[in-house]
Amino acid sequence: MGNTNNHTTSRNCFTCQTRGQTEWCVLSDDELEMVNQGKSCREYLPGETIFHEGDPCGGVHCIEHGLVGIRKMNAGGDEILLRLSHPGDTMGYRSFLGGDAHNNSAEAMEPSVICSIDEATVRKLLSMNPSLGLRFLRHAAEDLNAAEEMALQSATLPVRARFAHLLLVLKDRYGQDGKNGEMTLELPLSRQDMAAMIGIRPESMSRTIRSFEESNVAHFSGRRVHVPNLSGLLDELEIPDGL
Amino acid sequence: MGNTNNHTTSRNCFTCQTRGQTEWCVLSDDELEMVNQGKSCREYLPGETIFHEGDPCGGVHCIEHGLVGIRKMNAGGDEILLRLSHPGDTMGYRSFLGGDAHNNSAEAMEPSVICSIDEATVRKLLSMNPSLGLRFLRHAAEDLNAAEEMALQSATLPVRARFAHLLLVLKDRYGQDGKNGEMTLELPLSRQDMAAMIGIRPESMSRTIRSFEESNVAHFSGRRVHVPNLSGLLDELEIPDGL
DNA sequence: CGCCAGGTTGATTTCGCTCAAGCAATGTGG
DNA sequence: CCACATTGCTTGAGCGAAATCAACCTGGCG
Repeated sequence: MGNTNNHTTSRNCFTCQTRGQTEWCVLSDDELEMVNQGKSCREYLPGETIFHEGDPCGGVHCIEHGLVGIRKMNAGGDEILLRLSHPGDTMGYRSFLGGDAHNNSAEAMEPSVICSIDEATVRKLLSMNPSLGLRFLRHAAEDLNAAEEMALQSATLPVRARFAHLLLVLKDRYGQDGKNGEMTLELPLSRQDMAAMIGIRPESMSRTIRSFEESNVAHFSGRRVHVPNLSGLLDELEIPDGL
Repeated sequence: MGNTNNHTTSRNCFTCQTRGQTEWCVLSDDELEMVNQGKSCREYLPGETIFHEGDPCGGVHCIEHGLVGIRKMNAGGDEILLRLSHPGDTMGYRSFLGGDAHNNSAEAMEPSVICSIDEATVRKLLSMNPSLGLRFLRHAAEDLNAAEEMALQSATLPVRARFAHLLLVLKDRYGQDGKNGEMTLELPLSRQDMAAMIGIRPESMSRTIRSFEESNVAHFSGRRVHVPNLSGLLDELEIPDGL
């Protein structure tokens, strides 16, 4: 693989698997070549940090392969997992554009390859091709929607419902539908990370899982989840007061 | 004032008080004239709705004067107040860009004047002047920061701390500093709306206020708040476990 | 082998919600 | 001008969901 000590690796934007799905797909070949030249790529092992909250932000990071968790912690050391980022996603564009330090941190959840594009290159591209900015804008808008939806949920829904919702979101990417509303899911996350995603403690996660088992909503074995009937999971979303 | 039945009013972008602070300040005079022609303005009384969650989004709305609350509710009818929007702020640009229906609703909290700019005009301006898109992008980035900060807080901080934080945020715009760390604040919000901002019930808001009174952190009389010593309020932010 | 992180479980506490009542200010109709 | 509703806010009593504290179990790994 030709890795050096710090796991540097070389990649080609033109043959990148994610090429069609990223913000960068609005670039011309010439422009993409600038990215290709200006970037540097690295492999990360699970648990390795790509950037930390508070780090100066010297460019943006694009996921070529793997899975990344975006975390944020408060003064007391409590941490939540804001979202997952997948291949093709660009990270850090927000602090980059505002000229701020990173306001959250990114950690590899699986072995990942991340390409970093330096500040000068991105600035040049943004001014050359206005569509790029609009793509970032759309991305920000989607994240904002998700964040606001999340705020609403954690303020109004009980833990069971929030967890059911999380499973349904993970289903879209990691689930396998079966017959008669059955569904199987291979979780990309540890239980503590799932807890951090819905803002609860690991102990509460355990208890919620057990409670799902007992009411036959879902069955857990390691990171494998089996849902006997999707409608059972959907019912969990709408508990609050029968009205 | 020449109002018609539906409170239509006329305004001039060139003499608008907020001209220097809005996203639109990157426009040339010619471009601003397009906004000026394409907009329509209306007065709203407190409690009136500017747009509803789910409404089709036919353009963007700019606040000329007043105060607007951005609300979002879930299926169960529970509502939170996501943020306040002030003169110069543009609302609805997000759903507009995504081509979606509005994903939250906007309600006047004070008598307000709102100018609406139609879809065609905004699209034309965006393609004419790429800086406009970047301004919106920055705006979205700020909102996203705030939303993520909020998510972290409501997951990790107790109600007292969240309320203290809210008061400190409101202080920036509505507060008057006094001697020796004293501070006076004229709240722009009812108690139920403050409750909705930090995701709690009105009863809990009442109790939290009383608890602040009892521990001499702040004194409330109607919408007037007196904080004898700012450091007391700041201490509230860092409660969770003495470590 | 011992260590350790991740996970589970139990006992207990606590914070905020629910339900219910009461109060003050404001408005409305006879 | 008074009787009555309405709305925003406060207060109390009781409950319940999730946090905390603590123990223990498991599998992986040096």
